Amino acid sequence: MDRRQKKTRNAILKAFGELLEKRRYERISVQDIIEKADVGRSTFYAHFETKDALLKALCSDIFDHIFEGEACEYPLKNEGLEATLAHILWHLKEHQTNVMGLLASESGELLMQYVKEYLYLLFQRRIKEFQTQAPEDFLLHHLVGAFAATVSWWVKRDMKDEPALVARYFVQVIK
Amino acid sequence: MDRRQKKTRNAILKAFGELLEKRRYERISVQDIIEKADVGRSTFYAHFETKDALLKALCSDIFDHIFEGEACEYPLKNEGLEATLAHILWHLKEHQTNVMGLLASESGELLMQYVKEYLYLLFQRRIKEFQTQAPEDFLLHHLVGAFAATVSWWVKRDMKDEPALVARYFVQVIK
DNA sequence: TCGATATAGAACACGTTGTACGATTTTATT
DNA sequence: AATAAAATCGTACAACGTGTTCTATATCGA
Repeated sequence: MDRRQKKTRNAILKAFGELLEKRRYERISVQDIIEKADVGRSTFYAHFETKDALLKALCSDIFDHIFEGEACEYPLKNEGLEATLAHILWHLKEHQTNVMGLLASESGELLMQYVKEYLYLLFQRRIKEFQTQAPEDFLLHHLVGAFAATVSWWVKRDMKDEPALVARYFVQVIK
Repeated sequence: MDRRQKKTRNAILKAFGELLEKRRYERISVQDIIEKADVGRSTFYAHFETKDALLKALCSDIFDHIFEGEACEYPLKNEGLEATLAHILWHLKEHQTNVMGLLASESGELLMQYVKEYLYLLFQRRIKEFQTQAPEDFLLHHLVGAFAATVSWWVKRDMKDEPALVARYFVQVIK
């Protein structure tokens, strides 16, 4: 890929991320983005069809990386749930600069929707570990909603609790 | 209150509700609303300062009524959690025409945020009933997130399950 | 009936989105 | 170094959305 393309793309994503930490998504204009990224208007639209597409790209950039280990690699497949969740929290904390500001901001709920999509995949692969009389379908939604709430709670506390401890809280409550 | 005011206010809320079932909030313009409500532009702004204020008013109109019984009245105060939650689900189903379309639509997540605000109040008053080693604060967020997920799941299934059964599923999983 | 008030409707200023296009700069290749 | 291809710039533009202001008209409550 052309050097210029990478540079432009990164400049846009970086500017957008920084703006998202301060304002919520709906209140950020393309004008704001291109000014901060120092990029021409037509250049922006050459890279991203719409503002929504840009948001999607940003989320993929961040969360694909964070969740790929848990969702794909074999070595972790046999790990316990608590350890897996702790891992995810640890990854989130590792990218604190990118993630915490975003999830704690007014745009947080919007980004959390993307996080949930990954959580569905994650819990779906482990759903068999739970025994309950409720339908599997119900359980899956329950777990995703509850863990998303856990992440929100943790982020609101500036991620100051240890990932392992937070994961333990979660497992304790659902058992 | 003036007859005209009531009529206009109701026409706007009704039109807005119907539009929300078909499009998501961001894609509904004031123009769309006043055309459907058959109301002048300046009249709209005489009633609602902004589109966001209209959304808030709609949510209050619907959810205040649904949650008031659980949140305020004394007789229910001593009821069990499962029964209380079943009551809420039953109320939601009673207003199916208003609620289900909205929560199932693309705007669902937005409205669910308002629902969560009520859920925080509700669970806060009952938080003592739970025993766990996790912090109370954590537990509260967990319960709200999980029950919101329960409602979403139920709405997606067209509320076809009995409220009492859904409430039991929830209580079973969190115990 | 009559004064007060709600509404209709149009015009307006302003910001945002997404497109179009020619001029300019940078890149990869020879 | 020369060249063709491609990315970028920047401006202009049309279409749309928001919220305000104003006047004339219709409706209300007393």
